[in-house]
Amino acid sequence: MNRVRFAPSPTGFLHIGGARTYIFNWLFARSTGGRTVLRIDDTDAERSSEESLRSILEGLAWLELPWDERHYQSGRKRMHREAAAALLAKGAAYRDFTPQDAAPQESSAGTRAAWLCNPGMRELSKEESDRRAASGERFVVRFRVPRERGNGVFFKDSIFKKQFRKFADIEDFALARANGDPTYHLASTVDDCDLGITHVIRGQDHLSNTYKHVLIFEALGRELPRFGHLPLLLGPDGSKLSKRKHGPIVSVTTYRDKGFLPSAFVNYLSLLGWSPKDNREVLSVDELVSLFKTDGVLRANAVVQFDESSAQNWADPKALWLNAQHLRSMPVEQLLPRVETEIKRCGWWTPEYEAGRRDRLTAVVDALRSRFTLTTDFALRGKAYFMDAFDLEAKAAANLDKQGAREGLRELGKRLEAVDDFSEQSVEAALRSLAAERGVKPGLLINGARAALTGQSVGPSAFKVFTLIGRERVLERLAGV
RNA sequence: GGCGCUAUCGUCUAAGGGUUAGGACAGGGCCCUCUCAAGGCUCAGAUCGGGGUUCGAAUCCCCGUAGCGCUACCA
Repeated sequence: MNRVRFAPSPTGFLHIGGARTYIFNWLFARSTGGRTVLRIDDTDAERSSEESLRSILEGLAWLELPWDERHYQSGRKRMHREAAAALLAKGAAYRDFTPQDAAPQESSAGTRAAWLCNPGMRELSKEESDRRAASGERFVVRFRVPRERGNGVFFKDSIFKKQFRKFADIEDFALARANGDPTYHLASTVDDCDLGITHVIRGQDHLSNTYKHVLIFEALGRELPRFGHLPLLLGPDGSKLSKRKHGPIVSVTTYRDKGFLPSAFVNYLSLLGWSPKDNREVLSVDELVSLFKTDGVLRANAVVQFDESSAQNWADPKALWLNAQHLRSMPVEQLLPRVETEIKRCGWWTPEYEAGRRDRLTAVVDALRSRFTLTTDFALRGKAYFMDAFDLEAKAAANLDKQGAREGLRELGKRLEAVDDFSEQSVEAALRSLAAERGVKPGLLINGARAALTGQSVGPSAFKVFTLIGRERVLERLAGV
């Protein structure tokens, strides 16, 4: 059975690039009947924080793509230390006693050659190395890249295909720090082995680290997982997406808080570097699972478009569009609880919604969603449908101020009091006949009614609005015009 | 500096030796219409540059250029 892992380090919030990596892993696992392992790579105690961890877990949970197992790397340190010791004993690694702040070797002719190792350390005899270690001298453990034999490292990447690197281009990287803690390279490979990871799917920034990992796997005598490296996400300026440079737009929780639907967000991210190749764009999670293939993943980086100075395009316009698509096409009963959360947050939730009025709420959501983009729009633009107090917009006020509008609406209210069935049809009939009697355009009353009923000049069909607001409130609002 | 990776409309992408280089978002226009959306139709918009190979190249090869990544006792 396939086992994939997503291994964030809790040194910042969940980044959308990280979310995409998680999504691709999850999609791959689901589509092949495999399992998803969440591994918190918290080996760097200094940079890890509780807050980051919470943000990552929250962001991941919001995606609604559940993981199957969770592990913390910090709890596995003993295993990492043992692996480092084993590699040392085998001679696959050596102690480097060079002080941490030692100046790097300078070039002679102004051209800096690639650093491979610190002078003298690789050649230290076992006896001397042991003696200096026993005497308490500090050291890091470095991998002894086998440059004297063979020519290099080879591996096959499921996305970037055949990869080869000469030993002469791989430096003796550290496996353990002076304090004994494992480095990322060691901890990651040891855990991938121990957790039985079959497929390592991660960002392309790890492509050149993979040679090192292959070396460790081999030195440990373990079988290699399959590797797949994803192209990176870039900001509109073409540089790698980062918190420092691009701000909160790279945080997953921003999208959650601004009213994105998880399914739409997943849909958007899955289309960055991958496509189903049949021109389909709006895809549910289930459809993504059945369509996803790693060998269809692109190798070129993708730009995430956004404009932080624009209220309209604060996120990628395509992401916004996808959200609107999901908003209108998802089953309304799945949308309801999300809207409920929004209006509760505004304090607009009243017991009448719990009691028999849920049908009206459903009707309201259904009528409004085709003109909304985000779930937060229900709170931002739907107040009159939920509350008796609401604002009158300038354009709506202008519609009411038109000659004959107010009197017409008051009269309409009186007539509606008398109709037997309060429906779109009966309201329309009453309004049109009144308009005809008075010799005014129906539009005067129609647009006036929308203004009186919702405070807005835009919205669903005015006749629909009457039934959405409900007879009782319609009569009040018309009378008070 | 060294070592890699990448390059199709503004953006996301399809075509992987033969297509008028397709679709989506964003933009323009039209239709629909009680408003706003939605929806339908439509216009504009791309193969980084230069050399090869080939009857034929966006596609294969080479050289440039640009971007990105790695080059830590970060991950």
